[in-house]
Amino acid sequence: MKKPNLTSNDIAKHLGVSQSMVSRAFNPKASISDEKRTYILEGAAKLGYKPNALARSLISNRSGLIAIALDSSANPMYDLQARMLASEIQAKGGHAILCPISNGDLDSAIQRAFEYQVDGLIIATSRLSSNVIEQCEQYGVCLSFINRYIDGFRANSVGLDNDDAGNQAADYFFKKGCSSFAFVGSEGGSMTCELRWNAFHRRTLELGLAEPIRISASFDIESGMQAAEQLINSSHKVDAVFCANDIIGIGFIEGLKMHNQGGYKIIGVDDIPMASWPSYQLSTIKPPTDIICKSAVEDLFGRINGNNEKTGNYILFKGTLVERAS
Amino acid sequence: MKKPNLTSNDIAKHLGVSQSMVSRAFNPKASISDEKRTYILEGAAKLGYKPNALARSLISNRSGLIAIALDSSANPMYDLQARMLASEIQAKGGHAILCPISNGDLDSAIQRAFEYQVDGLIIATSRLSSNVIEQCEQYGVCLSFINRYIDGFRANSVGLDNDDAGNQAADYFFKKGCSSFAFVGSEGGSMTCELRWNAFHRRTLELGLAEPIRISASFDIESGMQAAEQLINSSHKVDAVFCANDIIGIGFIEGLKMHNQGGYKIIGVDDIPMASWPSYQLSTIKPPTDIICKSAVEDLFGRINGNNEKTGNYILFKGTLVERAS
DNA sequence: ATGAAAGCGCTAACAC
DNA sequence: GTGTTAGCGCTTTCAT
Repeated sequence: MKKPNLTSNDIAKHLGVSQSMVSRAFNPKASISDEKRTYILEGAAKLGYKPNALARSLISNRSGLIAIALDSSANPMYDLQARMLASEIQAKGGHAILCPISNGDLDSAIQRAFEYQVDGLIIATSRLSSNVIEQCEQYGVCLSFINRYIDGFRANSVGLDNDDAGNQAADYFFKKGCSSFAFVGSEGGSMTCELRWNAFHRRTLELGLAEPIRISASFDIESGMQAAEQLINSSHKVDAVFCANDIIGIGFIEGLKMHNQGGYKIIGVDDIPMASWPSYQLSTIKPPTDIICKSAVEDLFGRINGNNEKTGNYILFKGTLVERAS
Repeated sequence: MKKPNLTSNDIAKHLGVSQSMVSRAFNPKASISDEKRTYILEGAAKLGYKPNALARSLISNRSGLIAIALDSSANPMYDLQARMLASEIQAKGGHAILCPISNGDLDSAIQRAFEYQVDGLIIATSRLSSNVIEQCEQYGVCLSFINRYIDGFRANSVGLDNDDAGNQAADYFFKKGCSSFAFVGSEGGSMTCELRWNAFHRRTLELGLAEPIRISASFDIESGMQAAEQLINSSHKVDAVFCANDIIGIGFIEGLKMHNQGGYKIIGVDDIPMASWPSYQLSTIKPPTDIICKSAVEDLFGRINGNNEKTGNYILFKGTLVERAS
């Protein structure tokens, strides 16, 4: 069971200093002589002392805890993001509390995270009631969105520049000599998807090409396959397909294979590991996920520490087109 | 910035009761009249009060925080596990702290998690220094392994029954009329892999078949592909291949495709979503991940709450063979 | 069943 | 630079 913790008081007694000195030794910006600091730090290490972050948080009103709300989706992209966010949070001296949104109680987990005095909440899911978001305001919990966009809240949004992604896709197809474009993605619902479509659509027209067609698909393999089937069976003579993400793109390729079709230029978004697998060789727009996560955490901690107060920002990063066989 | 928190004291004053009564109202097994409890609970909710879990943890010496150490591997299996573990922990009233093991400082993140008084640590990676594990003993942090096996520590290990998996693979191949088996997996290092090989090997001999050959491969697509190439170029007339996991299995299939080869029965382990993708149709041994995670968390909380003290156990669950085209 | 009081381990404001 | 003191918000005796 739980062993009795060694406290700063114990250390102080053992080393013949006051308890505050022990506290100061562990606080880099406290005024204490170097001599004493090393003496205490070494002594504490020898005795196996570790400061109690809970007690520190209680008094300092800063827990260093950040909750990450994420979908239980099968898209590896989200997990990668969550892991990267957690790493960045740790690098900043905090810790990430993982809040997967399970079907049942949508946000009770996050409600309880608030009881742990989380300093911030990063939302990487769309399935979150605005109730939670309102509580962020109420409790003063800083809020960030990753690749999500919800207006009207004191939050910033960090993610891929979807506008640019749509443009890049159209430009790439055009450069490759394609002239009849299609877009596959969810209809309504996803703001991300809508932005990609809008830019892709606009740029296609700017290039003097015909109106691109839009095929509806949710974010899974099967939907991508169905989209391919649908396109094959239609009368459209499309030669380039922009898929809202790699999962759909891979599904689309699977659909083509199944019907022994080909001849389309295909681009996805995300550059999940599977996109590079030999069977797919899916060209894709790769978001700078490391930069996005780092930037999101930086922004969040900036607000937590009161360095920047600004909210309502979209901090966007351009993706890079990874050209593969598709 | 951080708003001043509403405390139980504030609530007490507002409602004209003592602070202890507010505390009791929130503690299901405290002695308080139903009348008062509902009165306080409703009043608190109206005022927007939430108890401070940090303060509770400080006094009760139980944080409800569980750290999950996981690799930053590209295997979707690990992320799924992490998410499921987090959900189970939440279901038990706790919270999961995500500790991805980044390349640099192997366990400094976990060291710091100890400062947050985590009640337990679930290890889902092999890249963890035993230093951390020793600290678990020292600090009285309960320890669990998921699909990992390290002896000599006060910990339990929950996961797939690798023995049974090896047997199932050999039996399945035999049933399908195959007679010359190969195994692809990492050499040394992974205990998991070793157990699967051992059982597969033993059962193959028990079936009266020839010694299975063993091809070395690390846990990534490329290694799987190389293994296929190696087998193709060798003189072995293998007709069935047991891959240590799905990633290797998919790589193996990719390798075969690349050389226009076929005719092997192939089985993987994990049943990651990609195994069912049309291009692979990889038969696989599917671990009951939900049960494994639930059981791991249950066992861990059992020890944390002092209900069961037993350690050194292997809690194993049999996988089910998912038969696909491969 | 209820209230008063002690104290969990720490930080920070205050003296010196 | 260092020691003393007062809490952070809660749970838990201990009275009543």
